[in-house]
Amino acid sequence: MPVRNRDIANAFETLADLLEIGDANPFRVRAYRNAASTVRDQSRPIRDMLAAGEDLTELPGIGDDLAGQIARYVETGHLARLDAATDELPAGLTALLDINGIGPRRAHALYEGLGITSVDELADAARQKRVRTLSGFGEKTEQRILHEIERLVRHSPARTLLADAEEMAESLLAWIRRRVGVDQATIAGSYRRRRETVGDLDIVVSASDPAAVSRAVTRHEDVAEVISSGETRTTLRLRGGLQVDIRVVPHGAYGAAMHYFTGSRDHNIALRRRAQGHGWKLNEYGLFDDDQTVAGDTEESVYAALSLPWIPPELRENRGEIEAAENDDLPTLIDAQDIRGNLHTHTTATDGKASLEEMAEAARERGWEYLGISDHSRAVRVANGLDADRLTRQLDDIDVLNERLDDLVILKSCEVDILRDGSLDLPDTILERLDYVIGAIHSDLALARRAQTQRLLEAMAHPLMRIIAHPTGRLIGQRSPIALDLERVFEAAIDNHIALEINAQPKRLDLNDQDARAARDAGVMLVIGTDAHSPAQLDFMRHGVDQARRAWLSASDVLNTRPVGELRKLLAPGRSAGG
DNA sequence: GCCGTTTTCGGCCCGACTGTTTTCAGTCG
Ligand SMILES: Nc1nc2c(ncn2[C@H]2C[C@H](O)[C@@H](COP(=O)(O)OP(=O)(O)OP(=O)(O)O)O2)c(=O)[nH]1
Ligand SMILES: [Mg+2]
Ligand SMILES: [Mg+2]
Ligand SMILES: [Zn+2]
Repeated sequence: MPVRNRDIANAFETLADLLEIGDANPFRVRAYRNAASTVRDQSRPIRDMLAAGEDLTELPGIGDDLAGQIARYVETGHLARLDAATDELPAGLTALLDINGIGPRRAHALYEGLGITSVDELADAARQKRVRTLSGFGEKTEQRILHEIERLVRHSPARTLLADAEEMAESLLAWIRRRVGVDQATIAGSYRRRRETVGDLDIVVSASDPAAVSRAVTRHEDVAEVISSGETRTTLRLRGGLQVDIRVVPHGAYGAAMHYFTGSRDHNIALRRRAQGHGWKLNEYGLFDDDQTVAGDTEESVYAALSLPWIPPELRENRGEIEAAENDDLPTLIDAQDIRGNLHTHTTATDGKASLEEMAEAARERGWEYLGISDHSRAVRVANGLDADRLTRQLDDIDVLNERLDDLVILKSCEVDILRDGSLDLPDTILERLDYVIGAIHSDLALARRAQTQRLLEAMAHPLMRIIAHPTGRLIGQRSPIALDLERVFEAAIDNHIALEINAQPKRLDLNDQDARAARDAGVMLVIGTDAHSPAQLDFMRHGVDQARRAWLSASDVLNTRPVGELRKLLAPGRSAGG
């Protein structure tokens, strides 16, 4: 099995956990975690970089030692340091860290004192009241451990899709804003950064009496459990399991608190180090020169004092945004207002829930200039995919509809299946009648990388191909991406004038943020497609825009920001290099 | 283990909440 980036990252994470349980130097532990994060953030496979003879020490947080460890891991399939660590400590110990309230020191104590190496053994020991015999552990801690283990086995620590968290988040925010004494309130954390999933909700609040508000928020009707509640922070668990952190600060600290609570953690650390460089200190209360406040009422003030422009939350992942800001090199990010239409739409002709006319009306309501209709092709039988005859009839329907419409153009397309051999599911005679062809892979998802890449490249060589929908096929939390050599896919996209989709379905978001960023950097045109199966799903567009922003994209990087005339030119046949 | 317009050695972000503690360690954000 070839070593993937996520294998390397996971191995470093596990190693860091074991080292920490073994009481290693915390900064060394941190170094392994930083390296894991760097590797995970790469769109390109590390093994491709090594094969190309590239120097891994160019990557942040990777020095000579770790570069060597990675190279040997990729070569042998074993991370020697991890093997050594599991000789010292049972690997199962790291599972204890999933229990809220158990960190490396307690895991170590449980192992040394009671020989515990698994969650089950810990539950037994707690039920037998043996945990409280250890120094540092009392009755309450023992009870909490049992409670948290129960919770852990009930719902494993899965993350929530951003779109699924929105309703709860916004209603909770509105409720908090109505509390007496609340001045401002915002949802911060990964939610504000628009990550595709959120681990919890983080809400920052300003108030003249923070302690009173911190207590008051525990009285929301959906609170299942108050995990902790102090003078300035309260942590809740809602019915349904979602956790909420609420941080309340005085007015003057709102900007600094919002910055802190928006994160990411690594962005915070990077900015705090920058503050140190000025001889200052940055925390959630402000930016300080000894006891003098330098900034803090707004985020802008904090960045400005550090000689930086305000950085959009979507970029705050410590992926080069501070350096870009410093060089005045931040992109002007695409905005929902930039979108002029949707090019990936389904109707009742296949598995959509609304007719062609209804989808067109919904597009008009959204103020769009164009709507591209792209039902499935015949190979997708469960979706009642179109054959040439049925597609022909749909094209006639579109002609009739276009006659009637004066403020919206319906474009003719089809989401044509890319078959196992890379050929297309419908004959050229019908594809030639479309404004553009979308290609998508829906079957044989398990092909090996070489074959899968070859298949996609073959389809991309078709002169009519213009968009590849959901290129990796991943479903968040459910299905891994197909194995692809994205670098070659990007090259083919450029050579053949093909746009790669950021599919805006909340569980797809495919390409993801980092791959879309790499595509753009390579010179590829992106397109944000809702893949709407109903009028309401046209509003998924904003989820696609969120990820486009996380990918550092500007409007000019995205096909469906173009006016219809320009769009038609870009989609015109004969633009393929070969044809 | 990494890294350098303060450093190639000596730093590495900074603070809240809880429980067990008799002055603070551990965990988490
Ligand atoms: N300075 C600093 N800030 C932190 C640290 N941990 C968390 N934060 C800040 C930045 C985070 O975005 C914010 C909320 O913490 P969370 O644990 O909820 O993380 P976040 O929301 O980013 O991701 P999530 O989706 O919840 O896993 O608190 C830390 O160790 N240091
Ligand atoms: Mg969070
Ligand atoms: Mg949180
Ligand atoms: Zn589709």
